[in-house]
Amino acid sequence: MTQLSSTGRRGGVGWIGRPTAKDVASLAGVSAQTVSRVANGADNVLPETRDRVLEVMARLGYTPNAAARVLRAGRSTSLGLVAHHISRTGEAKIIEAVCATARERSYDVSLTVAPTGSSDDLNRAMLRSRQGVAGLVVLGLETAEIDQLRFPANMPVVVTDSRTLSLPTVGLDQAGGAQLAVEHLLGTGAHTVHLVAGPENSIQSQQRQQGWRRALQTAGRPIPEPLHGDWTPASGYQAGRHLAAQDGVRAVFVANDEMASGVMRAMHEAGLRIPEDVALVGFDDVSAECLWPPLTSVRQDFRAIGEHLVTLLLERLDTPSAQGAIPVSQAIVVPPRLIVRASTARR
Amino acid sequence: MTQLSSTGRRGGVGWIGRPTAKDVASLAGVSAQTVSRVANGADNVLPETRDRVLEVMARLGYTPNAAARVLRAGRSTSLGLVAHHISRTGEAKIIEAVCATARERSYDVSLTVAPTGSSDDLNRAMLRSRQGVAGLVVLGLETAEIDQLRFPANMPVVVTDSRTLSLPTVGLDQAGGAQLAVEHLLGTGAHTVHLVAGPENSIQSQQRQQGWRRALQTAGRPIPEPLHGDWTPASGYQAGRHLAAQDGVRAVFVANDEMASGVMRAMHEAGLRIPEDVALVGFDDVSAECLWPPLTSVRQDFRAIGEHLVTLLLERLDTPSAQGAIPVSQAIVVPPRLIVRASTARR
DNA sequence: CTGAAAGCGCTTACAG
DNA sequence: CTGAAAGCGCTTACAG
Repeated sequence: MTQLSSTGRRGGVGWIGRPTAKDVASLAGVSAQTVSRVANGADNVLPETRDRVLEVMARLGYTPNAAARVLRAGRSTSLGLVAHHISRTGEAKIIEAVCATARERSYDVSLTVAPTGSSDDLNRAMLRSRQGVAGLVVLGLETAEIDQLRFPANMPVVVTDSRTLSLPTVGLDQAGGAQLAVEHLLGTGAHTVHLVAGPENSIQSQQRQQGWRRALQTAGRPIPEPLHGDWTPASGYQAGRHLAAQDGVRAVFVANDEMASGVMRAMHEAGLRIPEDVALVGFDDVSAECLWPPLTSVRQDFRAIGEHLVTLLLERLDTPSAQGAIPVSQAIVVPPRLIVRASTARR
Repeated sequence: MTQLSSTGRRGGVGWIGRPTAKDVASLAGVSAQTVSRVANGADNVLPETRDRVLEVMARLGYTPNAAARVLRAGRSTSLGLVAHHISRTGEAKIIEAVCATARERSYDVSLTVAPTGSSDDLNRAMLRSRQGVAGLVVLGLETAEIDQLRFPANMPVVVTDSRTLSLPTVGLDQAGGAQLAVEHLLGTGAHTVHLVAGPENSIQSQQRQQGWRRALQTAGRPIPEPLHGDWTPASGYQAGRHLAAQDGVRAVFVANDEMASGVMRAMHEAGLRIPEDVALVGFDDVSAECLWPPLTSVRQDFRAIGEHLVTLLLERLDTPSAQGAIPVSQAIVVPPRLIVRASTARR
């Protein structure tokens, strides 16, 4: 085996067992310099030199030390991603798209979870995630109090929250999606549309509720008192039992698919037929196809949201003038799309 | 404002705009040394010195440069996480648990996605993820050809695949879970149990199929020809139409909940009642509660799997003798649990 | 096309 | 309790 670089006296415990550029250099009979050139695919290296270096690299299993590279280059090739509730499928899909897009652009993704979604939690997550990354993608601001949030300075940040006016934003037109849902339900012949909303402190829920209200107002229809769940199937079930016990409920817009599944269960148990007795529309279109009957739902293009987030962030990174603490207002709105299924057949 | 450290002539573009320990030091009238001590919570600093340094840190918004820290310390505080298909809820839940546990142990998580799950793709992902991390958690080996995989040397790796005998492993007892499901279905009075399995090349599906077969053999029942889907609701729907058209299908074990939702839809459309005509059990217990009727399913404790993965990895990291290329066989098996719901009422 | 020098920001011994 | 020196592994000018 080979003699690797000796460990210095003072600094440096050394990355025990990992070969360095120096090791490769001495074995290939070149300078560390040239090793660096080969590792980075520079074109000013003689082909035979390159081959010799590559051969030694392969033999030693050399990969450049990322920390040293980042330190020297003065900029990171990692993006920080702060998320709240990954296993909610929508967020998982955004994360997938963020990772895929980052990868295409040669960036890594460092994921930090803010379990509760509170402002404190998010601030902590941003502080951690901030370490060693070039910029930050922040999901999961849904229920955070926006004026309590401390976004890191000297670092580009993009978010999925349209309230954060001083930061670049990517998000679905929530209100527009809700309007599509309500108009479609009115089109099936219902006189009005009941609402099962999300938590009162959720900005997404508020925006969907706004869209619902506006659509009913525009059509001149009565506006029922909305019910509130917490996004879970169980809370949808509660709301559904409530609605099933009322007279004259012919159409319900449920603010996400998971609650809609609970509403459907309550309707089934009450012996109400979907869509003959009650028509239903959900939101997100993540599990709507799996339900019985298949649920009409407002589709979010999570992939597009994830792609736009990374694109927007890298744009800011590549524009030195746009860096620093200068607030930039930039918003990309992704259009919603109604996917019609059996839960809303025309009567 | 403050004069920050000047940019050197040769090396060093500098982390423009970011204050360094030196900046803090000169403003607080101490050495960079002492700043480092305060940043790391060392106890050999005079309280008043500490306070002065902390005050300047806060004023400047100082955070230590992670790359420099990692380079100097000779070890990383990041864990690499390689995943395949995040938005499948089970994997998302493991990722959440991995992040939470890593965080408790003061590690970051660097996430790399291998979109197709092929060996090539996973090898690429591991090579990328390997950069700058202390160890690797690899999910998503489900369909990879195990002998094509090139695990990084000189770095601890843990996986969720029981075939990889030379690496520490955490996983559910898949076959045991399937046996629970089959025994329960036979207990409802069915003479045999049909199977809707996953893809033929999926190791998880193979193990669940083994458990199903073994349980039927043990009970001395006939073993029907299994059907194969691709884990999606649509493929479950196809299989379900097939089964609905057959005579004598009284009980079906479906290898995941998503396919089970498709099977249920096919049964509903064929006018078959669940559980009166056909009893159903799914696997994973991720969306089973949302279905109609609520689906009996084999629950995986994803949280425990994620926790064990990180614990096992950090154990290896903290045991110098266990590092390096020495193969260690270590396996943690998480027990399955059957969650009984309305889709399998006793007849 | 190739190399010697300098330095990114931090922390580890060592000295006081 | 505090500081000056050294060096982690790499890459950026510069010189040849």
